Amino acid sequence: MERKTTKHDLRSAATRERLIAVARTLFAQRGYADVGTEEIVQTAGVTRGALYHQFRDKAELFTAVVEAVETRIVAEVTAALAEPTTDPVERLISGARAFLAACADPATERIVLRDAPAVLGAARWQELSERYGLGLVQQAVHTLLADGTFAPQPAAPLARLLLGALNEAARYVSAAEDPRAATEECLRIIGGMLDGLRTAPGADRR
Amino acid sequence: MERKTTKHDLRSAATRERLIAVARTLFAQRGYADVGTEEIVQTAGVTRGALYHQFRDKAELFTAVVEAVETRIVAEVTAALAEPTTDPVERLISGARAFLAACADPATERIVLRDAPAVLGAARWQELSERYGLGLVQQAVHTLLADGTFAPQPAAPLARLLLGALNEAARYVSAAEDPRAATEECLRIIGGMLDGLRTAPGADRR
DNA sequence: CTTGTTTACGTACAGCCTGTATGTAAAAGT
DNA sequence: ACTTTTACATACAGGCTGTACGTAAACAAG
Repeated sequence: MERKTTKHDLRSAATRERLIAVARTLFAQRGYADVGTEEIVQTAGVTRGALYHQFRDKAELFTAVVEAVETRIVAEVTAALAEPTTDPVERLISGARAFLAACADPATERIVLRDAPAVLGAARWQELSERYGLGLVQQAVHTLLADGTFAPQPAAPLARLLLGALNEAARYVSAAEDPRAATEECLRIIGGMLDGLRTAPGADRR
Repeated sequence: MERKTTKHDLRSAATRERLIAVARTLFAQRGYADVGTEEIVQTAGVTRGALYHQFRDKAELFTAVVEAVETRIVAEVTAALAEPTTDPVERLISGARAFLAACADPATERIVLRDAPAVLGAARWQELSERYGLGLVQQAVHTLLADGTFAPQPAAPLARLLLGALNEAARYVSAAEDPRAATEECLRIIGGMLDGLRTAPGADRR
């Protein structure tokens, strides 16, 4: 049975969003461990009671923050993937470019790439990764394997290794003095890596 | 002027090593955040006073643990690199195989790949990485660029992206139900990626 | 060998931070 | 109008880290 949105729900959602937004900026600046719940709720204009009513514990608030950031990233990447390109590999690369652009925000790097694995634990992190970034890569890899662009090989590890390279590229770019140039460097390298995975026309395969 | 090793030094080094060893197993089992200093010192048979005499804080003990694990990994990889191979790329791959074997120990994965980035922070982690794993990859990449096996391209990001893929491979292998098969899958993929980075004889380059 | 000093470690304490239990006012149901 | 539920505030307890201080053994000096 459908429940109509009541004033409680609106108020609740509002504070929830504010907590997530505040936590996002604070966690991005100083990391999960160095930001206490008291500072979060004070900045958000509520008390710890509100936080522990909305979220089971600090880690669950962090999880919500990670999901928000990941959602934003996936949105930007899918937007970049929307514009049609000729080469399917070129498509993947423009997706990678959008990913690196989204990670230019150091918040992304710190929250998603540094703290998330440690805070969420391997299982939850793996699960989240599959629902967002890894999911996109898996999809792309799957199409490239299906249309014969890539030589037949297991899709799961391929997607993970590509994502690993992409994540490291994000770290590299976010710390680079010239992010634009660093982005292009990384994309060229990734392009080369992808070339090696294509169905070899004349190249030697072991 | 040289100072001779005294009984103090021996005793000090002994407790230091025991603390590192105990912390290594405990951090590997339950992670940095979930292991208190009290449990560490009790298992090691000392008190917290000894810990805080040997290390400035808990993070510095953790740093020592990470260095120990990294040292071990580098030793195994360099051992694998010692046996001569024909193809220089083949050499890199056998190094990667040794790396994945060393990371089969879940302790490695949890300490070095999950907790270390969050606990040490980006700067110290980057620095440690360069002194150990990343250093090896950089060296390998440098030789492959120098002897013309790889097409000319910036070495620093290339090494980092390769290490990123290798680290992700380590996670994949350490979580796989059949680590041996997973290792070979990953090595095949990495081999393909490396092929794409070679000086293209007939392959198309953008 | 005795004495002063340093080293390595044990003990006790204080602060912080998380999570929980309880209270309260407004909104929702009846 | 009355009860119940929701959303949040307040107060409290436990744990954990880091530090200040105490102590006994080892080294150095005479």
